[in-house]
Amino acid sequence: MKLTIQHIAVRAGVSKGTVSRVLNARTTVAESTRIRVLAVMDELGYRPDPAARELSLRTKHTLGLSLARADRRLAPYFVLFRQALFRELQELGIPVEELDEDLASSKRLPSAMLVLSAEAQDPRVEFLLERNVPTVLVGHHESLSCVAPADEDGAYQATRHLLELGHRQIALLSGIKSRQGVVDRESGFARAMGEYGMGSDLSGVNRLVGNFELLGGYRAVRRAWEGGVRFSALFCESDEMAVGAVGALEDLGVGVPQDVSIVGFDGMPELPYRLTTVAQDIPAIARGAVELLLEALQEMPARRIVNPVSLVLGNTTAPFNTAPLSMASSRAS
Amino acid sequence: MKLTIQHIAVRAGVSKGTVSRVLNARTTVAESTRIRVLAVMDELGYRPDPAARELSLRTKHTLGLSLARADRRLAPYFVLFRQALFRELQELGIPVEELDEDLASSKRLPSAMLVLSAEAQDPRVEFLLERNVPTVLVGHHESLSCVAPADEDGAYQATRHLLELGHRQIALLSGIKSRQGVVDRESGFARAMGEYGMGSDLSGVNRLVGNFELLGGYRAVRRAWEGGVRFSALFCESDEMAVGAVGALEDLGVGVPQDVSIVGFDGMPELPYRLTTVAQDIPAIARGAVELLLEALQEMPARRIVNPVSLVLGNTTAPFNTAPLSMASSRAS
DNA sequence: ACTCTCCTTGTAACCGATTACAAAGACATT
DNA sequence: AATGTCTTTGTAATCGGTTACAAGGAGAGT
Repeated sequence: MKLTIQHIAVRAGVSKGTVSRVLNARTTVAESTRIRVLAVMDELGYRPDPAARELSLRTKHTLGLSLARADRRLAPYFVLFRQALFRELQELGIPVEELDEDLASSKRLPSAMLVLSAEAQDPRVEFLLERNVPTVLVGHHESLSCVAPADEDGAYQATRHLLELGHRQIALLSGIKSRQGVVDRESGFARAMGEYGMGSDLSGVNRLVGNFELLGGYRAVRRAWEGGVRFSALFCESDEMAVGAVGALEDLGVGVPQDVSIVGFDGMPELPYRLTTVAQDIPAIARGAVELLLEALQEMPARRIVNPVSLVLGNTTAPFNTAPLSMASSRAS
Repeated sequence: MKLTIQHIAVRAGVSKGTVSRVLNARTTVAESTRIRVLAVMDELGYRPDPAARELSLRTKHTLGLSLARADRRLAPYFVLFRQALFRELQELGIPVEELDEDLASSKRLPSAMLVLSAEAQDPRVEFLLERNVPTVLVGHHESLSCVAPADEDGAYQATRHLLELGHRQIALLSGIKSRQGVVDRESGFARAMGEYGMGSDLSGVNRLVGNFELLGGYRAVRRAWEGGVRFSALFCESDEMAVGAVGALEDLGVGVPQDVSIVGFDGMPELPYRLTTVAQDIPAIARGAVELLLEALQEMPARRIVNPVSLVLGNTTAPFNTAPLSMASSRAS
């Protein structure tokens, strides 16, 4: 038997109507009864039936999700995130609607929005702010609620790990993109380098540029190495690029991790080998996003959740190897 | 004002109950009134309210969607497909639930399933068949309803296009995978080759093997070319691999399309350049899948929909160039 | 003490479907 | 013609909420 508003009403000694009013907070309810009703709901673990509510309100209360167009290609991460998010929302009975990047084209806006991977000055965010739609970002923003992984800390840990292994020639494989998270990853990198006296301005660091994708990582590394750029360790701003980097070095006959150590960022599952990487807890980020959304719907003040990350040691990092054989000549495979 | 069962009832001169019975086909309704009611519904464009139905039936009628785990990485195509599917279902008011690959782990199975990219003997399909869940595949199956693009025909057209341009040394970049669609693409390729007297057993054809991804295409092509394999045209079994192939040739200093022509398969949007490819109409496939699902729910016999594809000419194919300069030496970039 | 507000709460209609139950008809049987 | 059976259809209750309306009760003002 399903738990209904009626049960709550009886248990709290009030009528259905009052319980509903507590639920919707649109009308005033005496503070004392409000508390009592809430206590009963909490005690019994009550969750309103979305179908009934929808029917009665004749307006669907959906959550909108908008990914940036570019994200189609940053696929693995976003696919995982969406999966985790959908699972979470389903459990709570909140229907989701996925919108085009062009939000203006959807006739009716959902009652709340979750925007993924917004870059600085994202037009979608401006649009939503103007229309006063409660919005939460996975990313960074001045005034809106955000969830983000601990980018700076993760990069710091990863870099420190490389430094502790004795590496000094550490290159950076970055992904351009003007996202705040990326900036943070670089500053974490720089902080660790600074602590080891490598100069935190990154002036002595080789910077390779990919595009966060497999092939981008591959080509950047291959091109650099063929161009004579050398390093004993590489910090990659995404796992995808790290996998590409490993492939490139493999094709060039450079051993990983004997000759070059590699760390990635993201913690993607199911890679063909165990990559040393900074793992994000994607389900936790999704949960955080939902939590913030529910808060935003109740007009609670915006806040930021920073999700901890953890360094996962795999087989792609090893202590610095003085004068490795294969570093002398870079023979193409 | 929303169109309800009541309007239909009045207009058809019957009661609400009867209209509902027509809708649910669980009870008998006189054939004549059935037809009349259906006509009115059709005329007014009536769609039952999912919320009301759900509330009344106190059982959610969801559609389950299951992608294969591997598909996370075949991202662009599947992301597009899911997007199209969700859009279609939303319009019809059918809620979707995305399931793990491990279907057995979900407590309650949805009332119908759509399975993507099933390979031969997919355990998920066996599982669903055993439990008698109406199921539709995007792919191929003996006894279940399926939607699939015209793989054979598309590959035939693409290959024929290359042959008509004068190419004779045509290589095949395939993606392993034991899916029927892939087999069909190869047989379309073989048929065209046969028609031009190239032997439809593909014995004289260089076969490169990727994994449907960007990097897989890149490495396969690069490795083959560096190993001395030559061709003036390349038929790729996916756009992703085609893009990788173009990148590899570019890095090798081989001109596309001056030296080598390339065609892809899928019709992905938003590539950095106009790839000649076999375009699938992904939204149409999604629509087809939904159509079949609705049929399956009404226990109509299974059937197969083959979705037409079209050859889209881009900038990556050109007439065969006798004795091209850059084919003499393959200088690495 | 008596109104007059204002705040809180109960009552009951309603959202758009489904379905048990019963009534009405059609048709066959005796 | 009366009775019985079967099919088709209308009626009304129900699903789990929301909310307009009205009633009850507590203070405030005179």
